[in-house]
Amino acid sequence: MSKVTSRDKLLDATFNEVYMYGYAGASTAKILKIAGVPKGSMYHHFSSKKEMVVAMIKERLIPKVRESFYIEINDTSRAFDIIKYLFKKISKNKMLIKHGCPLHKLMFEMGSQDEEITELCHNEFLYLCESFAKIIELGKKQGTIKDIDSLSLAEYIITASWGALSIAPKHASKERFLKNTDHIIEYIKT
Amino acid sequence: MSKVTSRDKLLDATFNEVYMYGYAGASTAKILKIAGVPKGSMYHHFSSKKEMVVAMIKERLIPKVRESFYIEINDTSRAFDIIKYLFKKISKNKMLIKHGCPLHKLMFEMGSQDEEITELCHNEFLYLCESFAKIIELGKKQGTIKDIDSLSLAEYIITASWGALSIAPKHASKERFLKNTDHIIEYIKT
DNA sequence: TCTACAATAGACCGACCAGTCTACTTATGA
DNA sequence: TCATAAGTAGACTGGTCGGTCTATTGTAGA
Repeated sequence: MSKVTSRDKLLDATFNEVYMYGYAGASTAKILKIAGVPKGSMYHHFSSKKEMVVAMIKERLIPKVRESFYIEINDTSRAFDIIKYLFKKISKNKMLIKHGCPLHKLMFEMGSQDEEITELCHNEFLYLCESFAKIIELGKKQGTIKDIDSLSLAEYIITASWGALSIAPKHASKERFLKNTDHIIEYIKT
Repeated sequence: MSKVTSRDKLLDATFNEVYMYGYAGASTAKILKIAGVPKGSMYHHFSSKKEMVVAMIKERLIPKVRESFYIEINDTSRAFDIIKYLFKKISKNKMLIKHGCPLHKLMFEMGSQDEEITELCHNEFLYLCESFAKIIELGKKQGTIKDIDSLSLAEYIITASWGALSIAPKHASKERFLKNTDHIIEYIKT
């Protein structure tokens, strides 16, 4: 029954604008127009554009990224299959294929500029690495994944995947992405 | 004896500004100030900000990227060592380590926005892949590199390297980059 | 019902944006 | 030497930027 508040509409619009046009390219006026919310409301809920983006990262971007890049595991899971399935799942997400990982894109843009946003993104990147390392750890026990340092391998898999997702939208495709990630799969298996 | 023209100064300043702040974040006023050139000169040489950036890509960005990612080969070259040397060379370039590959950064930002700039960047990416594929081809003949489709492997190596270079400047380091690329090296060798 | 605060609404602000315009200075070649 | 063009110089324009301000409306608790 929870109704969609102005705050929600603002965060959704902010996510889309920042994802498509970057932090610098996202205009508050356009976000306001798309959200259908007046300026007064925005500055009632957030003190500045940056604060709104920070809230957007925490409440939209990070949950979306976890939804795409993270899978719950249990004792009966087969680690190697989880990773293959993850790439398959990502390849089916047209936005990811066309425009890349929103976390990667924002961290890359803001790295040279804003410390707070950079830290927020980088921390999530580390969390992603750690959760990936757990899957690898499991795979090592199961004997399906090479015996290499899990965290190092996790970081490699994520950054390599990010790279594979940063092909220009016009030339990006599910097939091209999977062709790239096949190399990762091939590398990690025993 | 060739003296530094206003055009040269503008292209240099444009490269730095776009590299650091992105296309949207780069302001002509700041570029003008850094280059020490008045506005009239800029619009005498270029018809718009975009035209200036296009010229910058052709005359600065692409040459710089080739300087970093490309190595001339001859019959006596050892392909595997070339690739290892290339990563070593990249790792010593502090700007690349801290702020990533300028080609990758610009293509990633502009992909969702400007077709002309995206095409320009993507074509250079393809050229980079092809020249890398030649090294791999050589390595395959020499028996030091795995027998996999050269172009596919080249694209993988470049995108994976790009990913490894997109860590936030504050946390990026030579060592971290080399740790990531070691996985690539390990994968491609026979 | 009254009070207080949360939220909406949008006019308005100075700063900055890319781009235009006219005037001036320098170099070139006839 | 003089005409023409190349290049320099910066004031100025309309529009957009993020952010402020005041006024109004909705709502929850006493």
